[in-house]
Amino acid sequence: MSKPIAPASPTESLRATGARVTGARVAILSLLTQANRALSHRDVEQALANEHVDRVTVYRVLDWLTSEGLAHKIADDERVFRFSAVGKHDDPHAHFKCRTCGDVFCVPTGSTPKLNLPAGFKSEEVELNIKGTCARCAG
Amino acid sequence: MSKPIAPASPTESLRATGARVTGARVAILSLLTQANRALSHRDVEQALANEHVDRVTVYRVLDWLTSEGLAHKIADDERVFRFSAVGKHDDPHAHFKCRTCGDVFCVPTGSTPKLNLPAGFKSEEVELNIKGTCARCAG
DNA sequence: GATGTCACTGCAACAGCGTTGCATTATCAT
DNA sequence: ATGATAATGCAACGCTGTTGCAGTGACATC
Repeated sequence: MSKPIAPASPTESLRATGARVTGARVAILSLLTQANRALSHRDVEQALANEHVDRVTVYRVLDWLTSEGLAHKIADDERVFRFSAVGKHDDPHAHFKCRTCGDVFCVPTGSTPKLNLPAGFKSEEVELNIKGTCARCAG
Repeated sequence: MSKPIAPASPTESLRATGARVTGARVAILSLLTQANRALSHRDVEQALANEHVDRVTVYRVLDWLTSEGLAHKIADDERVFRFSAVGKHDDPHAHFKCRTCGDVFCVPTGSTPKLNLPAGFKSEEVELNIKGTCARCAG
């Protein structure tokens, strides 16, 4: 009964990296997977307040998840990094930042725009950031 | 001999705001206008090292220029803000960040991409960030 | 050109996010 | 069960950006 289509659970994803599966890593990756928005370090720290996870460990796990390709690290315009689990966001997507509540959501994008870069410039990654008002704050 | 087509000089632009035209403001706006890339606070501070301009003044002038519409403030993924003079960049443009040297350039974009936002989300501004290698670092 | 007002500057101290070093702990292979 | 070592916790630090307040300099007025 293999499940090739089902998304990997956090623990399975961690196991697949070959590194150690620790409580902090499971907790943080689970959190990112369940969240419907990109979480800041502070968000994660508060959510894990009951689990005695050190600030520094949160930073290290988030960066490690990013380096393993299990999370995306995006820069906010509040000088904060935000993280979202990958997997459900494999498709090209943009980041929507609500100017009222500050939350960042991932939204799918149809196509990436054409670019006319100056000679010699090589594009490796294109990031689309939208700013506006989210449904909750608008409604 | 009016010059309606010529771009306003930094001093003229400052004068037009109605606020005081100070040495720091002229120096910083001139710097931004001449630069071919977006400058960080540190860039500005170093360039003005001989002029005895305080760190805090640089921050305040940069933010003030932004609020007056004379400069754009963009968030970098190094937890730094970068500023570029507006005027030559009135057209819609994207920001190209070189992963090697870290410099940020403004590049023109043909059209903004179509977006299918979730219900209730209102877009107010779209920002396009490209990451890659700049001409100097590639060559 | 002199004078007064208040916007702007400089200085100092602070705040927040993220990083580094090192001793300790806990995961996993054996 | 045991040992190697990856990962954690703790403490101290660094950097970007902010705030409060006293002093100065730009500009309007005379």
